[in-house]
Amino acid sequence: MNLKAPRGTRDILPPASEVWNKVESKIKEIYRQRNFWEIRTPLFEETDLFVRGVGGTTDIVEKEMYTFNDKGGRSITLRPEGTAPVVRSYIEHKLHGEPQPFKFYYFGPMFRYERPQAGRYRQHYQTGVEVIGGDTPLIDAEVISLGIDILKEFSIKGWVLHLNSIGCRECRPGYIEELKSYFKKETVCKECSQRIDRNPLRVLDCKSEECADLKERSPSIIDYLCPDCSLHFSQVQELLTSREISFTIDPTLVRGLDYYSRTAFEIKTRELGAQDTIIGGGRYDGLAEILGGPNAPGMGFGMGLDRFLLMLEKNSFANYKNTPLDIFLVTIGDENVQKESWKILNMVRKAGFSADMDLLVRSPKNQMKFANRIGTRFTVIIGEDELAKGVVQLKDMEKGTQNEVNIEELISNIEANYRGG
RNA sequence: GUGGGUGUAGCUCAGGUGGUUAGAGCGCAGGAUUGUGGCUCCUGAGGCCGUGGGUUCAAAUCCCAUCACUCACCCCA
Repeated sequence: MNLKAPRGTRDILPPASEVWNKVESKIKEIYRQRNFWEIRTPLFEETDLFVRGVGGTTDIVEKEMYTFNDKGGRSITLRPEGTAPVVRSYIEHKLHGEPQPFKFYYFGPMFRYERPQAGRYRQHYQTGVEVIGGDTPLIDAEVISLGIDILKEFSIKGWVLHLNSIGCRECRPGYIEELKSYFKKETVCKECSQRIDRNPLRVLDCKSEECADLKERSPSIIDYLCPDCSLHFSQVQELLTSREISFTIDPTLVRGLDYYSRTAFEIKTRELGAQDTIIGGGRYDGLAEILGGPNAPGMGFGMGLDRFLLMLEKNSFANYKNTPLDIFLVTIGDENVQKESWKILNMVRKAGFSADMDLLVRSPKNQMKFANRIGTRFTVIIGEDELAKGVVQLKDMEKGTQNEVNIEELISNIEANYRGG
């Protein structure tokens, strides 16, 4: 076979897909309990949405987008992230006319053309939230604590919350000027020397040793925040502290997307190798206007489900076993037996049990073997002799015991067996 | 986009310095037990040895290229 899933994509097969389902529904419960509502946006958008919304000098836009022309000549891009589409939708449907703020959540795949590695895929799955239509510190704290609640809900340990404020339109330009002139006086690595003009905040993100020392002594954004941003930032911290959420202030945390303002945060873990950010997000007060909408400040996060699932494995939460089948019907006989068994199958399914029967007309021995292999609690053995008497054999696969029961009493017998343990 | 490691059966892996029909364990299918699972024994199916080219009388094995997987950088979820 030479057909394979494309590079950086993968299939999620049965026992694992069951874990995904459980994880997703548990997260949904947490969202709903906090009055967040689901939004589903298209998997692809007009390319311009991301160029304007995410920022033309970001890595995502410069080299990671799946962009193509459709048959009508439109430039289309598979969504690389979730925030810009949600804000686009908010503007398009004039949701600022609804009671504010609007609290969204979403689940779904994102697409980025990158070299795959541990915890990084070209199609990866994210869940996230966006609170649009408010800029209070309460909203920031609500969003950040929600992310932490999810980790706690799944008993995940070993994470650290990194927190920063990158200012606003008023105070950031001044800081960026300071930063530029500081770095221009020093020797930086060759990548950073290009970054200084194009996207100076990114120099703070540099991990090379040449720049490490410079970063230590570089001017900190926190010292340049305007009074409003400074107050906002300290209020967010107070709210988090009041919920006993610990964090580290990280002035080098700038995040890759242009639309962020004020609060930026990431939740990292030590257990995932190099790709250690499991939740990342922040505030984006100017984004709606950049996209041609009203002034609608927002705050949100994205969480990498692939990485989250990897963490669950490390924390041995994910139990990769198939849930056992309640009932498997073993048929012994001709078409008539199969037809009657088919009816009994429907009966036990309607009673609420998970049930299946032999579909290959195998020997009784091999049917039993199959039932045992897939994990079955009870088998119901149906042969011509039994049908003639209106009974079936009910076998408990754990205890190995077997009883003859009337077909009419089969359901109540199984129920009694479950109750009796 | 850059660098390292790895590609043999469904899975995990053997196959010294090239040498006939490429092996094992597990799994899968069937049987021993003509209507009963787990243990045991027997049998069977399943491989373009990632792909393409080269060296050679001869390549899973040596060389080159390419693709994929993997780890890391960049960056992010």
